[in-house]
Amino acid sequence: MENRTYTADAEPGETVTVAGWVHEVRDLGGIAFLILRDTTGRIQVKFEKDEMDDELVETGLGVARESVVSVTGDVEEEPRAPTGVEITPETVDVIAPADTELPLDPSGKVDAELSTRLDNRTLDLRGEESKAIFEIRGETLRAARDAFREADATEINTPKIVATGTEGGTELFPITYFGREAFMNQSPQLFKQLVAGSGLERVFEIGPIFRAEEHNTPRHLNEATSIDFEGAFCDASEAMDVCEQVVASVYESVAENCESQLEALDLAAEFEPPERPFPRISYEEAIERINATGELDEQLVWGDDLPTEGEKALGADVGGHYFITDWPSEIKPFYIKDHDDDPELSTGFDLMHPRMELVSGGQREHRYEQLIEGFQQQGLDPEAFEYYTSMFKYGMPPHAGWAIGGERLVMTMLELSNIREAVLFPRDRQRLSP
RNA sequence: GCCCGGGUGGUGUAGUGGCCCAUCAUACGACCCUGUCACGGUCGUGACGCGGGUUCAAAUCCCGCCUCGGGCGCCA
Repeated sequence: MENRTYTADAEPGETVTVAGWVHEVRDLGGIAFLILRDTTGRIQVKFEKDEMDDELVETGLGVARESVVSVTGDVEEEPRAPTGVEITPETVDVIAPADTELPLDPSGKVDAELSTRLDNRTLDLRGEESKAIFEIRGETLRAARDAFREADATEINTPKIVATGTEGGTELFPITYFGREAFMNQSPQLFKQLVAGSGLERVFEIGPIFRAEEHNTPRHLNEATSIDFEGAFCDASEAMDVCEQVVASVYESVAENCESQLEALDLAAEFEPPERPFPRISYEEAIERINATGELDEQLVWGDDLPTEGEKALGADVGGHYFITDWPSEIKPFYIKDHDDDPELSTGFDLMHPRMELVSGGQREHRYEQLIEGFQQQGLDPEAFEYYTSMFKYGMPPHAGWAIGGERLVMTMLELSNIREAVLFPRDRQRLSP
């Protein structure tokens, strides 16, 4: 739109055209105000009924909330206006009228349930808080990309339509690919390994993953955004270094560049980047500390996976981000390498936020024979993964990597109660549209 | 996948067998109001998810269905 001025840029003394949504009309009798909102903020448009053209007043005050209008007029300094300036209109054009009964209230005076908000996401995103979440999400991805670049990693894109899954076919969405069975990829895991073993060495990918698990919780999605890293000649410890750096710089960038958004979410006062270095707690120490909290009815023994309740107890005990390292080999996937001096212990690690798991990673099994053995032990046919395993015959360096759940990162950072808040159009057990 | 809890005007809610031709807020409509900033005031419109059952009487109890949310498992 030509000659449009953002409301935030309207300076006293200028004649401007602003365009946006009607946030509210306040009619006080002889004087009335229309609050116009655009992506930069709001500005007040003043109507003095005795002194202005009747038709102009009628148009300006007759327009329904959330209609799109453009207003041309003089910007004046006015201490009584909310932003210190207001516009005296010469013309008001209704560009797109809105129905009077809205399915939710973007001004936030009346709450709406998440389900109602998601059904009407466009309107929902006109609200300050929802908008702020996605601006911060955007900053999160930007900051992560910068951090990866600092770590010498190249951004890659791998296929989302695949012939086989990462660990078998049970939790994959099946699709038909020109008459052949195919699946939506649950993880870029195998592909990024193949690329790490190429001349690119260090790679990252930010993209969708698809999981057909029928869970129904505030922290699971069936389509999520995975932030993946894989580095050749990296061990688990070096991979954790990169992970910590990425997570920390996301927080730092958000703190630095998203002040107003944090304000909108009422987080500005307490928001701070996590304490570093992130403690690295061995699995063995983790179960001991969980048992010591006394939160669990039954004591954990070596080899148990950590139940949700245990993760929370440990999270409360640690009080910040932390890694859990050196998991028992048997509860980590076969492609995670075991310690050379102890086959019972894997190099797998998780990065935990006090509320939930954020990352899982580890050093990979890069030795061909051991990899094939791993497939067989897992009950998988190595033949089906030949495209993957064969590359391990041609000089596959040791390598390690990890994946962050992008939505979980945003969710925990912003203290969102439901992961769906962090996705524009979430896909969950029941939601397929919008 | 197993388990639990909800569905009341456009939106968010109150309501545990008769006090409910259903509460409150907001939105919407009409009128009043010249500095609001969640503007205020008066009046008004508008709802018990669907189907069946129990009962003299059902928003309320029972059954089925639909739908939403949560816990666990599993995961990111």
